[in-house]
Amino acid sequence: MSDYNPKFIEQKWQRRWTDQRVFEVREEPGRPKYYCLVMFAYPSGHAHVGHVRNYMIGDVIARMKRMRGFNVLHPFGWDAFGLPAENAAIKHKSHPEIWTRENIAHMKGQLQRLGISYAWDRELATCDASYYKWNQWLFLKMFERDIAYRRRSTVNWCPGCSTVLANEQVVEGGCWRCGSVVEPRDLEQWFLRITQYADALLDGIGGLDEWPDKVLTMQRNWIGRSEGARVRFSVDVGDEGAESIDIEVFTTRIDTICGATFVMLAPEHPLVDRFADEASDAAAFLKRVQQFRSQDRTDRLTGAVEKEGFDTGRTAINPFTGQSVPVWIANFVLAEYGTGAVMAVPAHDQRDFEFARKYQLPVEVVIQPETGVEMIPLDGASMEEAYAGPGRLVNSGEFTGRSTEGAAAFMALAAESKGVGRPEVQFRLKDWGISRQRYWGTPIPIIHCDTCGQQPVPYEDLPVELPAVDEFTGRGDSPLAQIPEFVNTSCPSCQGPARRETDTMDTFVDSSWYFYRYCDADNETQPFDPDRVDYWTPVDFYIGGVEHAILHLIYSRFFCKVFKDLGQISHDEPFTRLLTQGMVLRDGAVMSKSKGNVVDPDEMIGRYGADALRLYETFVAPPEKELEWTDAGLEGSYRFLTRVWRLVTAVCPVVDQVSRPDLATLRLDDDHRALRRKTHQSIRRVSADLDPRVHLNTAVSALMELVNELYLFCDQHNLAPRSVNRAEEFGTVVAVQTRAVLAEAVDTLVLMLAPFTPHLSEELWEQLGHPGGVITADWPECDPIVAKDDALVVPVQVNGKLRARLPVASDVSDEDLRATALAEPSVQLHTKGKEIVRVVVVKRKLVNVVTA
RNA sequence: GCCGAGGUGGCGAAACUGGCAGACGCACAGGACUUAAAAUCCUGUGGUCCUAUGGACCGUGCGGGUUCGAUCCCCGCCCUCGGCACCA
Repeated sequence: MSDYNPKFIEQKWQRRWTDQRVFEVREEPGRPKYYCLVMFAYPSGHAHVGHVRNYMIGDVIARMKRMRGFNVLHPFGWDAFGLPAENAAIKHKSHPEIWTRENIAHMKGQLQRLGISYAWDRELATCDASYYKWNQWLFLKMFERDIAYRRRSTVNWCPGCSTVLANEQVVEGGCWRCGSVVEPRDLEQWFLRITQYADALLDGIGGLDEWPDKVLTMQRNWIGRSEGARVRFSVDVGDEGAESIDIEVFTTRIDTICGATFVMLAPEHPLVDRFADEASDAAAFLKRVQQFRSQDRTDRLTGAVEKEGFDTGRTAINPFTGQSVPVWIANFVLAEYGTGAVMAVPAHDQRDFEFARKYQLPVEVVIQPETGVEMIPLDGASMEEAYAGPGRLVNSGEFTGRSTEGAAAFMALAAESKGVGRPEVQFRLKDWGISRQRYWGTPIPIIHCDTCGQQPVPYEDLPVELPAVDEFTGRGDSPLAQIPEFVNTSCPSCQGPARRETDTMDTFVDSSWYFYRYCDADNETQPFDPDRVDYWTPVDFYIGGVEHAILHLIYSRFFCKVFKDLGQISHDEPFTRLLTQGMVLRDGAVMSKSKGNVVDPDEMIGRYGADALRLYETFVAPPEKELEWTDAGLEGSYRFLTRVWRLVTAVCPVVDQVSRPDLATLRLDDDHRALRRKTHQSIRRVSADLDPRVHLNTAVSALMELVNELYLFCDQHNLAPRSVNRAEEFGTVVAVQTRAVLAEAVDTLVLMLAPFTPHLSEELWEQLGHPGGVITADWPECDPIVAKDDALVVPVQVNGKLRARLPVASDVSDEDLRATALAEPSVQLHTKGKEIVRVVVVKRKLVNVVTA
């Protein structure tokens, strides 16, 4: 018996799997498919044990499904574009591609040493022109359908680096690299019209019943659907006959409109400049507006600045009351939400209330609560906070007396028939700005021509490849804009001189459809063959970090709907089931290079082997929970594997190498039957824990119990491994029954361990004399008759407190159970002198004796 | 503030449909083996108490409730984590 040597067996089997290409798959119509997907990786350099937890969970599921007869697609690839590569290039005076390819090579090696069963033949990297070509193709399709469009918008500009920063790169208002204060700057930007799908994305959430609630809630909030009304307030223009001006407001509480005592505009509202021009002291007016506009953007968005405003001196007509109300400018009104203007109802909105009190504006109560402890009517002069709850309308003209229930919808329609407004739905979701003034991304395939305007690059000219660049300085505009050979081109329409678009796409574009590309990764004529994608998709199981709950998972759902509209796919949602795995912590903190608490998988593989690492990360906590890393825990998992190794290798000479005795024909003793029962109960438990529950940790527990049971069994039968030296001595004379049940148990153990510890299982499976790898073996079947307990232990309670445990036959009748329980001495002791009013008997499960 | 998830031994956790709380592992303690140690194997391990090979009581964040019976369901509160947050 040799020692467990993970290094040797892991290399042996990894080589064999690769040579035999066992994880490569093709469509097999008629065979059930299973698409198991883990979020692809950003090639940042080195994967740590936190990153790879995700991959291990996916691998357990993929391997288990494979053994259960599914045609399993389990691919991997690289989210290879993005800023860190460009920054590394600037720092090392190198090229982003060099850094990226090196990192991919290193990380791929790390994953391969973990023995993950990827179909590497489908590997893709988004920085491959063969991939991003299809980003461009899709962009053009979207451009044709007006889903992709260009408009001016405000971006973060770093004056120190003379470049645009992504929102994530602005740290507390400053540039993450040089610390300069970031300025807003207006630029022409490309957008994808995701808002066109806002309702579809929201409605689709209802069908995602195998996604975590947490993620669905986050998506709902992110989309932020809000039903209300758009209402027009006409501004007093003074002179009769002067052109009228309207302020449109969006409100969800049009039922309170009769209490609207003023109107507020965002400082960026288009009317503000005009009002300033027309003001008596235009300069002072404008100065105050500028003050608001220059307030820190994020502070304004998060409400960190104090609510302030000033009177424009203008008035507008409340279309429901006909009253003239002042128009104010307020710093907390957001230009980018709704219409950039709101009606203020101080009595029924807390923000408006505070604002009104601060500037002594009138507070007009139009809703009176109908329930509540104190039924004192609200009074605008004395109330101390706004009342936003339900009630009955007062001082609301023809609407007075209505309940707030349904009033908003009714009054929105009333506004429409009056011609002063209409019902409207607003979304928090914004169109997706995809322009990046960066090099290391997909070039946007558009040509700007002075005579023809924006022209799409013809499909046959795709891909627009990234041009070679000698040195990355990080200075100046978009790197592509500095390359005349790239920029200068001819117009595809008029052949005149024209300029290429120099923005590249947000990398979230790359990751929004990579899972379709896996299905047909080397297609050169289209993004993918719809038939091949139709076979594999939707993704059955998707595993990744919860940090992608919003962006990536909404963008992918959006792309899915676009692809469907393009006729490329047939399903509505890309991911049937989603699991968000917990992070791996060390010393209570998320692993990160900067904290210096990362654990390198290679180091752990070197010490304990990949199988121990895989087992540890799947056993120690449920997949969706955080995992606190401990070296001792990993060592425990390693110990378990050595225990399995000793057990199986010691039992090998005992169990028949060539054929297994037929259990059906053998008469078994009680202890043989007990081991079989444990074996089959373990099959039932592990199978259910893995699928559909994905409770990997309890599945491992069940396997540990089976091993413990096997050790006890071997001890009772004077067998290895406990009585090591006696193994050889008695090995050949072991009773056939013992050999048979042992063989079954050990085979089962090795099979069910295979998803977790594939190398160890392969090696032991081979040593047990089985031809063909464990990968191609079938998952064991539970025989319910064998698994059935033939004796039960039924707990007996008196008044809900456990007083006895009764060993009874498994087919015991309720009457017998009741009688046996009542006869039990401890039950009699606790019921002595009391009247028994009831005896609850739960069939085969429990007896509860209730006394008066 | 709103929404979501959670709170169980010294620690990670388990308990699937309201039915024996703490499976499995870590740590710790005792024992076997050994010249010794490591490794391995075995045993024990929620708390308090007692007349102690047995037994009593308490125990799943806190307080109530429903129920024969509650970690699980209901009401109120506390705490932790995550998300959203001046969205009109």
